[in-house]
Amino acid sequence: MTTSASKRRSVASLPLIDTAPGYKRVADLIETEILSGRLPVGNLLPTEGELSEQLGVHRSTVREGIRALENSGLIKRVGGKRLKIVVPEAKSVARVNTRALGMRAASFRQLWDVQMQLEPFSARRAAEAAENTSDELKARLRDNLAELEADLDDDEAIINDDIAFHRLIAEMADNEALSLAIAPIAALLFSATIQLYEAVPAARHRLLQAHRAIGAAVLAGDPDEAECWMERHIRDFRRGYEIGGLNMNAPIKLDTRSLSAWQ
Amino acid sequence: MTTSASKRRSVASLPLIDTAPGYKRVADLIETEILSGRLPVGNLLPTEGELSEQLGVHRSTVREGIRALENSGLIKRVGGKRLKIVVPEAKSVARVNTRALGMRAASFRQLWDVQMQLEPFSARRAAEAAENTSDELKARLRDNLAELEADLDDDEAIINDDIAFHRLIAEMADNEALSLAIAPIAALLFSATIQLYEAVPAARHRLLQAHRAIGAAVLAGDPDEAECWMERHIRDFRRGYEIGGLNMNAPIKLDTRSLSAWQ
DNA sequence: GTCATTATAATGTCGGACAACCGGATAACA
DNA sequence: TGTTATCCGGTTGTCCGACATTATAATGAC
Repeated sequence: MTTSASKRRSVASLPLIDTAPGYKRVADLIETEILSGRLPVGNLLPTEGELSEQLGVHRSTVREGIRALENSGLIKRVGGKRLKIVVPEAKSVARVNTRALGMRAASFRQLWDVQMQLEPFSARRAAEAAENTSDELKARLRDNLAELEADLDDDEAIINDDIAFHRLIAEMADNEALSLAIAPIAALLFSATIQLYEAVPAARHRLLQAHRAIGAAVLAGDPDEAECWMERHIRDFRRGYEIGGLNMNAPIKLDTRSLSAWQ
Repeated sequence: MTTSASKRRSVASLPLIDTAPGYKRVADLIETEILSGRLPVGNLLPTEGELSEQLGVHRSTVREGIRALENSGLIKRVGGKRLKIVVPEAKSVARVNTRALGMRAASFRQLWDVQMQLEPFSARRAAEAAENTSDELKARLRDNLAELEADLDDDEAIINDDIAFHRLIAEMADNEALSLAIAPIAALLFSATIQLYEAVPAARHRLLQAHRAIGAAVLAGDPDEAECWMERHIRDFRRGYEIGGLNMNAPIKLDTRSLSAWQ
């Protein structure tokens, strides 16, 4: 009764009462608390019971609010139970982006256009940052190249390696914004090219060769070489698509597998 | 009882029973149905009651699953009640991206780097596509320029106009992937520059001038001019930031207002 | 045919209940 | 003493059922 009264009271100043449903306000509130730092990253989110009590709403409502936040990446399950406040990873956001792009039925040309703007730059920056790149990251790059070679007969594996490779380069470029922009495009583009490797088997070896060259240039800290090879690589990718007789302007259909790339 | 039995049965082949909570499986299932087209875009989502009955779970569980999907942009409220299946708008995704980027504390330099790769290209494509641009979009661009002029004394309004301008250009470029990549970066960058206009008042007029030039070039269908002006504009933006004495490498703090840009 | 009114259906919220499960404390054992 | 087994409280996941609110559809009045 009290809540209902305070909810609908209309004052002289008419302060734009929030008509949003409770679960949404719960979500917004939690989000605000996190962004403002009052709920610091690394901490556990209060339990549903606590939130329910503090906010004066039923636990179900709290739960719905939490669910609404959950796939925004701000919150992560730790140990199967309690929720922890975390900084969103590019991965957790990439899924949403990929889905959005996929459903908007972007064409190969559109995606490729953007990729062409970002990937060579990404490679350049990665090479520039090579000195400060962690050994662990470098090792992952080498591993990726080795895996690609091993997977050269498995079309699906090739694509996963391909996506991972470009994501790694972006990661080495040490630019979150870049990673975020690149990830969904790469996922969509490459997952749409399973047919490519059937149509143009030689593409596999060109892919390996290009990745090796890019990887070498990046690890050697040679920005010009890295950028140049990446640009060639992206152009080559498009040429393969054309040679394969695939329509550049047809919308790329979203493969569910490209979503599962980031679980 | 039946559900519990089928849930926990362990067969000889041990087929990796899904241990995910019910609401998550509900969310995934609905998502899959939508992406596969079995729940076509434009339709209404089945009611909670129907879903609850069909899936054999309680309505609360269904609701939690829906909430988890809601802010992925696949689902939208129509008329305050029923949920409609829609193609995600860039706007609905941009919010998630902005938040993620903001919390990752990307620096001005990082964001600017990416912006520099995308905005000039965006302007070029917008100019190239000018012939086919809808009159409504062109009108919005003109309106935006007029508003900017009118708002020249209101810092906060300037920023909103600025963000809207760049979003409009991206929209005219007719490339969803581009819009998606640009939106969060622009939102973060510009919202972080309220101080800029106080420190460098002249920046306001340079902004207006640049936007006018870009807008004119785009509307006139002159790609080179549009790209050139945009590049100058972005460079100028950075110079202003430096002149204002702001630290390019400091992380940009996420202003809650930059989220409210797309409610 | 348009508008007002009523019914119907759907959502939003609530109270309460209970099973499953993780983590820590405690007890038993080597 | 160190390790393992057991127990227990706290938390989440799910369910039941209920009801107020409100949008949509149906009905009737004009």
